[in-house]
Amino acid sequence: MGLTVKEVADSVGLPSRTIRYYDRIGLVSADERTAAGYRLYSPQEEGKLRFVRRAKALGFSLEDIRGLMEAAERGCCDEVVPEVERLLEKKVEELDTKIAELSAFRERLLGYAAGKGSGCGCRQPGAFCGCLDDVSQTTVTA
Amino acid sequence: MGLTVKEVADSVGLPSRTIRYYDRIGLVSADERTAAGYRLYSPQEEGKLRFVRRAKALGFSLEDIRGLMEAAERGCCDEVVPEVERLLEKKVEELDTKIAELSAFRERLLGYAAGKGSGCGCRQPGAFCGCLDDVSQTTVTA
DNA sequence: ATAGACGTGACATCTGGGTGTCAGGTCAAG
DNA sequence: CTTGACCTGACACCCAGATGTCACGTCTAT
Repeated sequence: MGLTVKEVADSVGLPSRTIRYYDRIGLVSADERTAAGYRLYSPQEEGKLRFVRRAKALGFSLEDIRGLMEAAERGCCDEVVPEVERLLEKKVEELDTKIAELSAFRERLLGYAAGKGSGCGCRQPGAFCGCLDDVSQTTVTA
Repeated sequence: MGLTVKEVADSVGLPSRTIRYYDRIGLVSADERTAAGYRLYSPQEEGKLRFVRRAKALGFSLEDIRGLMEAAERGCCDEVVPEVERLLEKKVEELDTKIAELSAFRERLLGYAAGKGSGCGCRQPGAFCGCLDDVSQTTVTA
């Protein structure tokens, strides 16, 4: 027993095609099959797929996710949680940095926009004038 | 006159290969060439390339960047700034959302980690136990 | 005049995360 | 017993954003 691809797909909210793809790449495999070769998914595998979907939505790569699931295979939550934590920490930092840079960029732009006629006011259509060159000096990591 | 590919590449910090690629896809083209067909870049084009590099580092796609530069072609800063602003606004929002979700996910994980033995404590290696299923319930946009 | 660094276009290949499309097998309902 | 929905694997193709590799042209120094 267990769910067919379509059933589990509908249940977790992924196309069956994608589920089969995850099986193929060894991310989440249905280890049971009917006599006819149809995949059968246990509730546990359904849980994994659900986890994959969520983690993917959070921006983790399938490789990240694979790592997390391997950690889970090794020893359940007590081992997995710190691992997940570490990855999340990294993601959060990345995003913090990026968001700070974007905000800085935006501030600069607002400065230019506010100082119309004073700051730039170059009036050189087609020139891709210095003001943007200048904005593009914003220091950026990565 | 103007800089050769290599010179402008070194100046803006992109591989010459990539500069030629940008030319090929019509993102930043050297509109001057030597008799031998060598690309020559004006300071203006250098500025564009620098802008591309920065914008790329901020996470904009080449298509976004193309749009921004087309706006610049149309009418300089007064027209471009609001356009850039709009795109940045969108990016910042996206990142804000994502960061909030990651933080929520993290909070949940910390909860599990803190409640060792109480919350989960399932001790089922290889089971990919319910605790992560549960964490994966976190509501996520996209 | 020849080596070596650089230039050119053209075409193929890569990564990640799938999707399109075949050709054929299975299964439940009418 | 046929129809239609589903299943299977295999292979090709898509996207962005490059990069690898060819084969050949050019330029500068010695």
